[in-house]
Amino acid sequence: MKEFSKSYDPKRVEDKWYQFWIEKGYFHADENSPKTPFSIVIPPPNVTGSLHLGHALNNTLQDILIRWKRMDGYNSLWLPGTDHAGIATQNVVEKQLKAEGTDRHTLGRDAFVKRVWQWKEEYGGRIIHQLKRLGASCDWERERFTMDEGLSKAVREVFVRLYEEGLIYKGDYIINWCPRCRTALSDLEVEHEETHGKLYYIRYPLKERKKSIIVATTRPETMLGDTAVAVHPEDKRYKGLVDKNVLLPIAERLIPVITDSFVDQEFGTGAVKVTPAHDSDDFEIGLRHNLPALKVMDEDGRMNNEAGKYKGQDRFECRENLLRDLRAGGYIEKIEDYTHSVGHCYRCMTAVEPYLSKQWFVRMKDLARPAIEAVREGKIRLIPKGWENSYFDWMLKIKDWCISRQIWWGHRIPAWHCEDCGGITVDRVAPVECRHCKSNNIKQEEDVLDTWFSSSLWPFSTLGWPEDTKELRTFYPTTALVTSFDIIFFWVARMIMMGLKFMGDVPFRDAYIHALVRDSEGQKMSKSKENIIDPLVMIDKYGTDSFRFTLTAFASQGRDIRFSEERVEGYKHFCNKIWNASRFVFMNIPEDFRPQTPDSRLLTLPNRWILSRLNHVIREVRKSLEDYRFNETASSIYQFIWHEFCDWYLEMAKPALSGDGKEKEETLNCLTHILDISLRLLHPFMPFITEEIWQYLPDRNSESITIAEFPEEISDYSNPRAEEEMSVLTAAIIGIRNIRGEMNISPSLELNALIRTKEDRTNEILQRNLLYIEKLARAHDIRIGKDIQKPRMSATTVSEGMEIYVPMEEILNVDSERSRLKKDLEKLEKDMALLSKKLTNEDFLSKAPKEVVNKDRTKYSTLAEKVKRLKDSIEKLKLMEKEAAL
RNA sequence: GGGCGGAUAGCUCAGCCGGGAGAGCGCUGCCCUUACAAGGCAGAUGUCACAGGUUCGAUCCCUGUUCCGCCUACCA
Repeated sequence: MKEFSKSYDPKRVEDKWYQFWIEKGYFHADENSPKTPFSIVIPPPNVTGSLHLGHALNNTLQDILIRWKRMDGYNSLWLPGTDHAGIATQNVVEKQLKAEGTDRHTLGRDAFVKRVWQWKEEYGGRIIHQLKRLGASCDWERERFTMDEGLSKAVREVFVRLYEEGLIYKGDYIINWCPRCRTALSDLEVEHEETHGKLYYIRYPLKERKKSIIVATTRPETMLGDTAVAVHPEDKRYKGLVDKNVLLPIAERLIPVITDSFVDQEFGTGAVKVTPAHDSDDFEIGLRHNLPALKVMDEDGRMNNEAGKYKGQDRFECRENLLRDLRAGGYIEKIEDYTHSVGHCYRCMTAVEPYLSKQWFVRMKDLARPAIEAVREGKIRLIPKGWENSYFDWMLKIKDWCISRQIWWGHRIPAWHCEDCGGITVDRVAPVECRHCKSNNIKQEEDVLDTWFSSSLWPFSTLGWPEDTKELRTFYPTTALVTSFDIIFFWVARMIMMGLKFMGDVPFRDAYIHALVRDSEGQKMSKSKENIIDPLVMIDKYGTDSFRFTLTAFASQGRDIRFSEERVEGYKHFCNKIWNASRFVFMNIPEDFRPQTPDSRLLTLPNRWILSRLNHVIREVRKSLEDYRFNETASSIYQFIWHEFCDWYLEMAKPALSGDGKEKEETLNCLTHILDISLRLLHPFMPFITEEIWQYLPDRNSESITIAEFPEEISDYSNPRAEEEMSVLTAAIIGIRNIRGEMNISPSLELNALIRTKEDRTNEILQRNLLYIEKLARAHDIRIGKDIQKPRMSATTVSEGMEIYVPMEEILNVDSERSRLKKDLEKLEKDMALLSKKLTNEDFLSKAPKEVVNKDRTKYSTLAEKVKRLKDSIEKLKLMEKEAAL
């Protein structure tokens, strides 16, 4: 046997094998392969990002699928890459510049973009390295970046086509504006948060009379841009005021009172100030009534010229000053506490300002329709299915998508404005003249596209689109997408729309949506909360395999994950268990051993049993993987390896191994075979330890477990009879152990035991497997038979079909034996009472399915028999006590 | 405002089609039994949030309530 350390040390094996796999090119998918393709595109992490638990879960699950399918004979492609993450990346570099005492405007656009590229080359690959430590078997030769030339070409192509079809337009609308990032945001990029604010009631006096109208607002500073006050047309309170002018306080401007049925009479005073340039509802009202839109803020959230004396003040600073002035002028009617939700920029958490500006939009309705259909018709499955509802909800109410961003890092919009005629020319390559007036005086649009615009093309842009490539034809549509629910709308929905539009087919068949990883308190992890658990720390501490297995075991459908480090430690123990079980196997394999696949016929009971269980676990693993029930797979394998293979089988294999001849050879074959198959089953979950151990196996038929075959069921191995016999055998062993345990008898003390059987078959099974009982229960001189009599001074266990006596002579503590038996008896009698109630119920007997009734009847009679024998035992104890007293 | 999900052992969570309430960790007792003390064997622990309903039978299906979390919305 080769060197095999006493415990598993991940550090010594992980890098070595990852290196080996890369060198051998196992992760590379061949677009010309005749094998059935199985493809996944990675949700591209932000190039600024570093691996967090969410990534770790996401990529572990993808790796499981990919490794499984690769082993299962598919042409398995996992396409990796990163996302340029416009705002986030720009922010990072801007922060650097600030530290250097400069900014992007000083640098200029070209120099700035160059600088970001530099940053990307230097630091951008971090997360990729981290994915490798996770064991991710991505096809690194195909790594993509959303700003690659090829992907940029796809972006331009899509933009031009959508524009030409009228699905992209430019116009003045209210958008979400982040005054810190100084850019527009889409609706999705705004995070709403409940905020305790105030509702200010402000009096707007009428010009002519002494009356006034009171409006309520949460953002008083916007009143400087009011161009009307609106009331509901049927609101009797304001009948006389409609069409009159009111004097806007402070600004000293006259604005009209108008009617619009949008106004809710119940809210506030039923009168609304209308600020078309700073509120989306007001903007709509403004359009309906032809109101001017007056912007009172600049792009950085400071008040502009229109704000008069507040010019240059920050919007919140202005709010305070304005309120003071209003109060001084007697314009404040009242101020109420008010809780409402305020939008924040999802990148910098600054309060977003609804802001009128000229932006580019994608018309969504027509794109959404087929995307809804695709899911409805089952061309795409969202798993778990529950997500389909929110998908439909959002898609049915979809609004146009604001895609222009006022930043520099990103795909610059391929549109050129004519300085002469004002026309727009949109093209794939830079035009030399205006399409409308032929002027050469044209300038490219300054804005770049929303990062999610390029991400939405990811499943086909990464495969070479718009070229008609072999890769596209082979791997599109991709088979599965694995992602987290928080980007269903951002990304999943948009990929579906774009895929259908430009490829004429869905981008993926299955979208598996997994949960969010939280900390052990259920809090979302965030830097500010300082509750971040770093995956790399976990990996260093416990090894990649235990970490991956933990995530997998947690990945049940439908609930958020509360990560706990103790669990990782538990699975580290599991790794060690696997390691030592393997160590045991290798200790027993002779140097020149050539394993044979075990024959299902000639074997000992433990051998037949473990093969049957093996077959069972293979079935479970395959089934649960097909269904994306990763946690179930994890628990099946865990259960099999630890509790069936290690706890029972290895112990039972020991007698055969210490012997010689046929049984030993069979057992060696079984051991090797089970280990081999278990490792292969486990490999997608624990790639490193399985490879390390697998390489010790004699006679492997592949140079790496990565490309070994994934186990398939062997129905020959299924053996219900062996399983049943085994359950009789284990019942006897457990019975004896139970006495030992409950009577606190040291394991080093060998017991003597008698087993009284009820039936010949039980008798025969136990006789035939006597050796195992002796060995596993640490007992000797065991006598088995139908007419065994209970010895005096013995402890008893009653189990199904047998009674077990352990003679204890003077060491028997009668009191504790009696309380033991009584405790068992109580439990059984309770169960029996419940069953009896059921079985005397006419309705149950007539209406419940026959199988259920029969099952309960059998159960009842078994219980009744056990109860009877327990009572006998207790009687005998009493008798014994009496005798002793005499 | 609308919608979704959760509430099961001390902790973290499984429990797919209604018929035995489970795992891991922790806890208690006995043990270094020649693969593993990162281990073995044995053991204790539950009004399956609450109240109704459907059913022969409900942790599971229906209705309502409470608490927690999330998503979504034109709550001035």
